Amino acid sequence: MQEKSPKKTGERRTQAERRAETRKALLDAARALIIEKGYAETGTPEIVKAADVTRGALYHHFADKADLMRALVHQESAAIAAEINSRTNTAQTPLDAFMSGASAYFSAMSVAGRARIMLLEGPTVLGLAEMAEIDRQTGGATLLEGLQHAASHGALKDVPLEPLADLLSSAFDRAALAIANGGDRKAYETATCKLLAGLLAEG
Amino acid sequence: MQEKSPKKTGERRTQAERRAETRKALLDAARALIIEKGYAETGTPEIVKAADVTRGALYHHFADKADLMRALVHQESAAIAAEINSRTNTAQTPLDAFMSGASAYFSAMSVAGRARIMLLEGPTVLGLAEMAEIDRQTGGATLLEGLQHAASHGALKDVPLEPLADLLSSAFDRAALAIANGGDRKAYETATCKLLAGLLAEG
DNA sequence: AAAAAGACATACAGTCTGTATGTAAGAATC
DNA sequence: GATTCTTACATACAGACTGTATGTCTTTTT
Repeated sequence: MQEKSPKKTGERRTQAERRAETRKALLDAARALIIEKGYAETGTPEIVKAADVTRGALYHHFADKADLMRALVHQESAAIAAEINSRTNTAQTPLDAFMSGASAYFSAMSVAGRARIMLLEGPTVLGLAEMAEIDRQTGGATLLEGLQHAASHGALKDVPLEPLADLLSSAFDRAALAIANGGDRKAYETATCKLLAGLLAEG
Repeated sequence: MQEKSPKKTGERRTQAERRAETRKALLDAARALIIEKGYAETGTPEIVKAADVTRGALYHHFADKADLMRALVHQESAAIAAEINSRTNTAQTPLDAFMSGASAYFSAMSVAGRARIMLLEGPTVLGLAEMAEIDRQTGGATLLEGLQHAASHGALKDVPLEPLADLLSSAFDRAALAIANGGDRKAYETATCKLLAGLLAEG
């Protein structure tokens, strides 16, 4: 009746299965712990213990601790994009289109510790540049496209769109973070709407 | 011809002097290193070596590494506030007032690695809540006051001002960070202006 | 069935943080 | 103006963590 601490579940698994399972276990454990205590305060010994594997497995699957975080951010970003895209956006006015997108974003960002991962820990560990790149790969520059579309219809004359998209993106992130942290969603949506309405109003 | 590594400068100093000097040496060294490599990548051994003191001194002056960062952020925040306040803001229209404030903020944030300290490393180490608190203590809620003033003159009906100020603050920070990182200042100022103009336009 | 490859587990070296303890230099007290 | 006290450090140490190197066992290939 001896026991080996790590894994003894269903024998006879294919390599792909083993791989996928431990990878998922690591990502799940890391996600929960990082959401709870933050990246820096979560050690790899703690992660592998929660995942019921050893640090060897972790360093077999990921180059280092930051690389695990990278995988986590990718996973989360994809989930967010999927969630937003699933919402059929029957766009009416440009403002409505923006607001429906913003609302979807706020909803997606309200999941568990998603805001912490994507808006706090992620940028810290990976840097703003890489986060932006991941965003570009996964979700896309929907916001910028929206602005370009609006601009092509006359509005936003002589306003540099990339910087504007940057500012709006930051504002959305802030709102999402506030809402996820218990802020008044209605109030932040109203403020967001006001911000956008002002932009899209006159020529 | 023997030498003692740490300090052998001007003997006969008062305690207050010693204290102030080592404190400043530590803050200066930490500032330079954190700006260059980031908080997490800068170890206390490296900091004290650059400051030409020992780790004992560091832990005598600061509770821990984060507390050193806290002091650094306080110092930087005060410097920023001083710089902004020194600019006599002869406010004309509300929009002009906001824009002159924004411009002053962008300028202040363009100093050396200030943006990194205040907008990236600071929030990471101390958290958004404490950063906001420090901001409140040092600079103040100028933005919110501006909005309240504008609201009292008719504009911004039925818009929750705290959330709006939050969003704008985030956008300003993003702009400041972009500018500090070599972004096109004119473009970001134009975008900022457009954002504000839309808000303050109609009732 | 044997060999190769993949997926881990174990052991180790280096570094860092925070604390505990020791010492020397101003400041206070008499 | 000598002693006592306090401040400002320096040194030594314990615990923890990261990344790597090496060993082992299970699939997969041949």
